[in-house]
Order: sequence, then structure tokens, then C-alpha cells
Amino acid sequence: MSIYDALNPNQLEAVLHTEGPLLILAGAGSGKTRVLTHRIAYMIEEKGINPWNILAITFTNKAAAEMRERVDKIVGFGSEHIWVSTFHSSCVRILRRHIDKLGYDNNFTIYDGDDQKSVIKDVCKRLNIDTKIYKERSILSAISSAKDELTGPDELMLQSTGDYAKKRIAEAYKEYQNILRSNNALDFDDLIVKTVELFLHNPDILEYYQDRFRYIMVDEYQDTNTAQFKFVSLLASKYRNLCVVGDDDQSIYKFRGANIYNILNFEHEYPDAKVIKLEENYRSTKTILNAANGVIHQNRGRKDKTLWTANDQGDKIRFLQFNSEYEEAMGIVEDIAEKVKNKEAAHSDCAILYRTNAQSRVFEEKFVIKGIPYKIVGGQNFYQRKEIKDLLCYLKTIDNAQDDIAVKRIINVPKRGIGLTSMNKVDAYALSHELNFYDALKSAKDIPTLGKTADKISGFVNLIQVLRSKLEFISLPQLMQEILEETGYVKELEADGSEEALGRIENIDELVNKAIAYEDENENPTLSGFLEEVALVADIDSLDNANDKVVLMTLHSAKGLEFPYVYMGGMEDGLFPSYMTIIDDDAQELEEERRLCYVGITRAMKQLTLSCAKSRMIRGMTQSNAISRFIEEIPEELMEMNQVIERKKRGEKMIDTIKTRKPYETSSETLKSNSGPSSLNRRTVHKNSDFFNKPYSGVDAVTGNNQKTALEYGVGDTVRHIKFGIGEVINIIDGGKDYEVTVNFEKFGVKKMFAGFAKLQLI
DNA sequence: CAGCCATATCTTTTT
DNA sequence: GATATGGCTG
Repeated sequence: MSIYDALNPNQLEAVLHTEGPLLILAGAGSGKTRVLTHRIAYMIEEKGINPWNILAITFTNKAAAEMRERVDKIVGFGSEHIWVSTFHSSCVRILRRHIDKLGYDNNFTIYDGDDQKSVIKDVCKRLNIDTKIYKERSILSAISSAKDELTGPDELMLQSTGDYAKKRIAEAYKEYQNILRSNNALDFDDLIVKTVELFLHNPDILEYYQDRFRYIMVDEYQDTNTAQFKFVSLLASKYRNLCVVGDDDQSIYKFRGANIYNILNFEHEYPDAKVIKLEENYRSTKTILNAANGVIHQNRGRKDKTLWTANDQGDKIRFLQFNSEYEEAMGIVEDIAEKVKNKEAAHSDCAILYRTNAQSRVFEEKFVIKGIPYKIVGGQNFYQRKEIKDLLCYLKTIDNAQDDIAVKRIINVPKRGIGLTSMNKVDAYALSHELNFYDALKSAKDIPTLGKTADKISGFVNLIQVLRSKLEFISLPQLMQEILEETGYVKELEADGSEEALGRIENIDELVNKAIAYEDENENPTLSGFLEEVALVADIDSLDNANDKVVLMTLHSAKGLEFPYVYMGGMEDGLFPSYMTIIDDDAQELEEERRLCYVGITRAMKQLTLSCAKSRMIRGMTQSNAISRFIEEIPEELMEMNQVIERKKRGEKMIDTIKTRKPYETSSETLKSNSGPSSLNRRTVHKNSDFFNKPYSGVDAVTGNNQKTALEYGVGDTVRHIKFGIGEVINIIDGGKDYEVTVNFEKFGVKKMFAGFAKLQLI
């Protein structure tokens, strides 16, 4: 009896195949982590491979920690020598040692999204870019995409001949890189790009790591981008022992540059690759799996496979329609409360998944009201909160005052009477004397226009210098305490006294605790080391099952996780699939949304509940959305639907529990769960209830105005669309609730859209 | 320079 | 609805 006996034949084959390229197509819940961990164990214990020579790359720190833990359990020794880490932290580790070869300082700082935004603002100011026309966001995302594809600023410039917008972006890109360079900072994308650059320019360094990492494994391979692919393939090119695991059906990060062809074309890139499919699912019931299959089979661009399971049929998929997002939240929260009350489930067995972070708010309210413990993952990361960033920027400034962004953030926090005009004067001085911002601050006395503010600035510089001089004598937590005391940061919050301020103080305490933990865990802790660790954590990393809490998160964050009871809220066209993918009419984007839906469904082990609201507030406007098209793609015999029961009396439960619920139809016959004739014939439902009607947006449910308004344009007219610009109307179809308008846009070609959504203007 | 109020724009997803 | 920006006042 060995640990490998528990594997199915395909899993075993993957475990035993240790030499040469290997592609494991692992469907959701098919035990890929088990395969990876056993494969590592097999390599170490049976093949005598040195753990030192193994690199395993995951997507999140959480996944990395889990994998290490599981390997640890089955391997007697040596698992601590395996490199298990994310792309980003692997690259940071390499760059910390060698980035001086690229002319950076080895204690570079890492910029997050907020920092990037500050930089790009500065860039736009310097280059006189009108941010009304070129949005900071879109410039940043263009830069990011370029980096994902390993395209540098000069190369982008060459590509931009004749395209003015692209040229401006290339200029911005160049300036952006200059600023990062002089701040000795890298953004997330740079971490990968610079490592690749390092390898390409320094064959000796590359070879060192090739020899070091003779066996490489990459998890979630479908979500790698071109730069990450290059990183991996450079490392693997000497020994070719590259094992990638992924599922093209779970590729949901195209917006972040993920290149699905990395997995689809793996066999092309490595013709000698062994391909193994894992199609047996151990996680979900037959019902859940069939629902997932029903949805994903609508996609065209995918590798053919069908997941199956030997598990029970299980409960039907529940579909609940509510009147509003408030009722939706209450309905789900009450359902969970009842499960817990009946001892059917623990809080932590339940997860609520949604498309957008904004949806978490209503749920949170209801959880607070009911006193149910919950945890929201994502949204604003702990390390992005104001108070945390402030404190971190103090630390950054003490550690490395080259980072202008950090210095500028804290120079007037708390208020020191150093305002925007003074900052601009310092900036101008810094620019003309080729100093970085902090060094310019040091010479504040030499800047004549500053007047009295020069003293205030000297005070600040003094504070930093004093703190820095203490750095070698005191511990990190002590340093943080000093900062808080010297600046009066906490005092100010205490004086405020509001609930919000107290929350901030709690957060600060938590950060101090993290610093204490960091010092405990590391042999030679450094300030830079702490800042680095903190820069690369994702919110999901903090999720642990030890706390009995209901988990709320986006569908994206949920990838790789599983829960007995899964609730997917907001199953509405316009929300999920998102409004963008609908009006864009881009089949590829819609397929990505569908994969996201597939990911969500396959998180569920025992029971899946889908829900939607007839109307909900989106960005301050009440919208009525049609039921998500993905609902229609689930075979109807797997579904059980509710009827919304209006609240008759105050205090009465808004909806019945599912057991006594009537089918959606207005007939009085009760649905006997899991049996009886298929009375939920979709066509009937459609006819009786507008159930699967097309969206009719632009309708204000508050005023009850759901009359479509007459269109001010007709076929042949020229109209303007916010995103697509100018185009000619070529067709209009009366869709009952709304008009479907077909427009031929000058720049974007033919698009079909609903008049209520599109808000076309006659010109 | 800071604080207040008006307004404009926004989000889809994140290491 | 929530946040970021701009203009105004003290």
C-alpha cells in the first residue's frame, strides 16, 4: 500500500511522468493539487530528485502555502527546499539578487495600482496629455498590456506610426518608465518583464537558474500571460522538464493579459509533450456538474472534454428570483441562517459569489443585521487602506527615500501646512536640479519662493532622518510605534472618535501585529523584506477555514476554492454577463464570462443556489435586468425555481423557504421536489411570465416608467455612442420592451444594441 | 492652506 | 451610491 494507490490511472500517469514536457488538462475538481503534490513526492522519494531543483509556481500565496503544506505531509524531508511561490514573488526573489545588472538598486520598491495611478497622473501633467481624452485608467491598461506582451516603450512607439493616440500612449509609457526608474520602483508587470530582461541579457544568470530549477511546475497555466510564458520557457529550455497544469475552461483573466493560447498551443510549442486529461470530478454532485457542463458546452473555442463524476445526483439547482437586491440578500442570508440553525452546515461551508465587488455591500448589511459572521474577500485589500498605506509610506520613505510617490503621500499627513503649491515649487526645483523629491526637500532652504513653508519642510525631513537613524537600534514594530507617536497619527484618530476612525486604529494595530509576526518568522528581518512581503499579498491569501464565517467574494477570487454550499447572486444580463460584454457584442468576451460562470458553478460541492433581482440599483440608477442568459443554458430538468411571494404583512418572512415554495408559474399546483412531471417547461414559463425576456433597460423601476420611449432616430440616421463614436443606424427591431438597434460605426463596425442601454444620440 | 460644497464620472474582474 | 475633482471661502 503506497500513497500512490489512491490515485486514478490518469492521475497516476501524470505523477509518474517526471521527465520532459507534460501538459495536464485538469478539469474543475479533478484533483490536480493532489496530482501535483504526489508528483513532487514521487520525484523526491522515488526518483531521488533533489528538492532544491524543484520549482512550483502557483497564482496566489495561499495556493503556494497550501501546496507546501500538503507536500510536507507526504514527504518525509526536504520540502522546505522546494521553491513554491507565485510568479511575482519568484521574480522578486531573483531580482533582489541581480537587478543591479539592469541598473536598478537592489532594494527597489514595488508599486501597486494606486502608486501607478499617481505616477501616470504626473506623466500626463508633464506631457500635457488631456486626461479628458486619454483616461489615466486606459493609458495604464495600455501600458500594462504592452508589458504583458513584453513590448517596451520604444517598440510600442515604432508600432504606432500614423496612429496618434498610440503614439501618445507610447510617449506616456516611456515617461512612466523613466519615473519608475528614478524612483527605483517596479510595478507588478515589471517584476516579470525585468526578470525576463535580466535572463536575456545575462546568459550566465539564466543558466544558473536553469540548473537550479531542473524541474518546473506551473499551476493555473491557462492564466499565464506572454511575459510569464517567456519566463517559464526560458527557465525550462535547458532541461525541458516542464509540467503545466490548467484548464482552458477556467481561463478568466484575459483582461489581465492571460493568453489562452499558452495552453491551447502547448503541444505545438512542445511537440514531444505528453498530454494527460483529468476528467473525473471528485468535488460536486452530478446535478451541479451537469449544470456546469450545460453552460460551458456553449463555448466554441475550447478543448473538447466532458467532466463526469461518480458522486450522487444530489439536490437540484435552486434558482431564486427576487424583487430587489435587498430581498435577494435577505433571502440568501436567511437561507444560510436556517442551514446553520438546522445544523446542516457551518457558516464556513457557505460562500456567496458575485460578479462585481459592489454587490457585497447589501449582503454585508444583512449579515450585520442578523449577527452572522462573514468575511469579504477582495474589494479593497487590507494594504490599500488609507491608514495602512500612510504608515507603509513612512516606512518606505525611511527605507528608501528615492520613492517620490511615497514621500509625497506622507509629507502632509498628518497636516503640516505643506500644500500643493509648495509641493509644486519643490517639484520644479527637483526637476531643474535633477534631484529626487526627497533630496530637493533637504535643500528647501535654497528654494527662495517657499518662504515660511521651508521651515515646515525641514521639520519633516528632520523627522524622517531621526527615525532613519534609529533604524539599526530598534525593531520594526518599535519603529512603527515611533512613527505613530511622532506624527500623532493615532492621536488624531482617537480625537476623531468616529466608528470609522476606531476601525482605522484597529487596522494600524493589525499592521503592527503583522510586523511582529514577520520578525518572529524570519531569521534576519529587514525593513525592505517586510515591505516586500506586504507588497505581494493578495486579499485571498488571508482566507483561512479556521474561522467559521460565511465567505463573500467575486467569482474571480473564488477560482481554486470549493464550498459545500455556493450561492451565486446577481444572475442578470447586464450584470453577469456584464453590460460591457453584451453591448460589445464580442463573442470572445462573452465566452470568457461564460467560463467565469462555469468556474462559479464548479465551486459548489453539495448544493448550488442561483439568484437574481428583478430590479437593482447600479451606480445610483435603478435598473431592471433580464435573467442571465447563462441560466437558460443550464438544462431545465436540473433546476428548481421559486416564486417571489410579496411581503403581505410587515414582519412576515419575505419568501418561503425552498421546500414549500411554489413554482414560478401562477398555477397553484405545488412542485414536488426532484420528481413529478417536468412542469417547468421553459416555453410555458416564458409565455406566462416574461421570464426569459430580453433586457429592457433604461426603465426606471422606481417611477414605474417601463414604457419604452419613442426613438428620436430612425434607419439611415447618424448617431453618436459614448464608446463607439459615430455611426449610421442600419436597422431597428421592436423587441417589445425595448428597441434593438443595429448601427454601423465608423471605427468599430456593425454592433447590435438595445436602445435603452446604448443611449444613442442623433446628430 | 484647509475645509466645505458642488459636479462629474464611474467599475467588471486583480497579482 | 460613492468617490474624485474643482471652485469657493475663511
